[in-house]
Amino acid sequence: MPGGRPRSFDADAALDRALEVFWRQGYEGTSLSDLTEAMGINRPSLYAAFGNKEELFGRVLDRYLEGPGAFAADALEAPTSREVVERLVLGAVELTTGDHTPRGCLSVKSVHACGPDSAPVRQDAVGRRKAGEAALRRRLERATDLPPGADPGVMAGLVHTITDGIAVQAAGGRGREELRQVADLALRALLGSDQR
Amino acid sequence: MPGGRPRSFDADAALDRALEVFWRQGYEGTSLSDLTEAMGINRPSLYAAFGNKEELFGRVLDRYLEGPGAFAADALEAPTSREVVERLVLGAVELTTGDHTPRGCLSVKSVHACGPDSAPVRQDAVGRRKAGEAALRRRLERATDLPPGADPGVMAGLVHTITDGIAVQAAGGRGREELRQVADLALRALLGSDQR
DNA sequence: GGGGTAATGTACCGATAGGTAAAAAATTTC
DNA sequence: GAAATTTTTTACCTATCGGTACATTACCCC
Repeated sequence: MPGGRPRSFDADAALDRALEVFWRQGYEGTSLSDLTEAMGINRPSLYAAFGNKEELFGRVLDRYLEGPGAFAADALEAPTSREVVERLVLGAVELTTGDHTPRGCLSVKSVHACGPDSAPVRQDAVGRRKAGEAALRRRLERATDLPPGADPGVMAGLVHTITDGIAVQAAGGRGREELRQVADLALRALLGSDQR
Repeated sequence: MPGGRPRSFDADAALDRALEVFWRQGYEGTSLSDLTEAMGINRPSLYAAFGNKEELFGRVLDRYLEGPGAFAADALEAPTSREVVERLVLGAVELTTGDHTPRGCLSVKSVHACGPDSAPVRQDAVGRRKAGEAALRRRLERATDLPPGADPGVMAGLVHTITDGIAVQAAGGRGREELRQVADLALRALLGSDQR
């Protein structure tokens, strides 16, 4: 029934190219020409396949969270809350200082796309961040290995504050090894230095 | 000798208006029309007084660091390293969640202006951040009240990671009171809960 | 091998970006 | 008051922004 000319590109591969550009240059710093060039398609193809720039960014953010950023959701399944926090913090270092990916975190960058035209994109990013933090809070509420009297909500807030800070530091040029030392110190301070 | 028509606006007041706009919308998200409207001057006056957008931003960043951001340099003069860290972290909360100023930190936002045209501005911001962190590291190296075996460089990196994270959280909408609780928890973890 | 259909390539749209030329206006010095 | 000087005003520049109209091409079905 459908017929029609088949598309000449792989949509997922094109999304990956778009992800690379948005991750490196941010939403506001990326033009449609940057995108079409990187994706290897022309403008009408982009619009037909992905909607406009804003919708494309939403698709890209999905892909980011399901791909490079998936460690954050996965970490919540660790058996102990200690391990959850460790995986989040150390994972943030690896994510934001990759050799083959841009420095920093796409989600953190998106929060800082604060021009008038970027409001929907920023709101979207903020919403997803809040959902992620709520999930961490619920995970910590369920934990039995927290220090007595610890507030899971505040604890979740601090963990996300630290991972956000790691992203900023990476975007600001701090290298992976240095950032690992910082992360280790943060974990020792947060969780104590004992083995379990 | 000089003569000439006197300028009809106060340059410092105009810089403050420009600061407000850049702080709220970021470098990339702010247009010259946004600036001239907020500053109450027209375009050629802006260029004559401040150079181009990039130079204006440099002047604004100076003013930010000497004004709202001055607490960070001042904190280094506290008598104990414990107090230095406290003033940095708590000061970051106040700075980024002010009722009459935009949410977040202009310096952290500038690191995330990562489009091709923003490279000089980003580099400038990164340079100033590194200088600030080097100053903190030197202050901690000189301290006598650090735990034995603590690495001042890594410690300085962690403190800046936390203040950066606070800025991201504020930009992402977390309120002042919540962020104070997060900061308090961070300080207890970093410095212990004892009184001195 | 023709229809129907959907993607492609080209060429364009109005709006806005950052930046400036040139004349008019306001001041000082003489 | 006239010359010199500096700012303001108005009008404009080119380049690029995000987005689209339209004709062409390549496929499926019959």
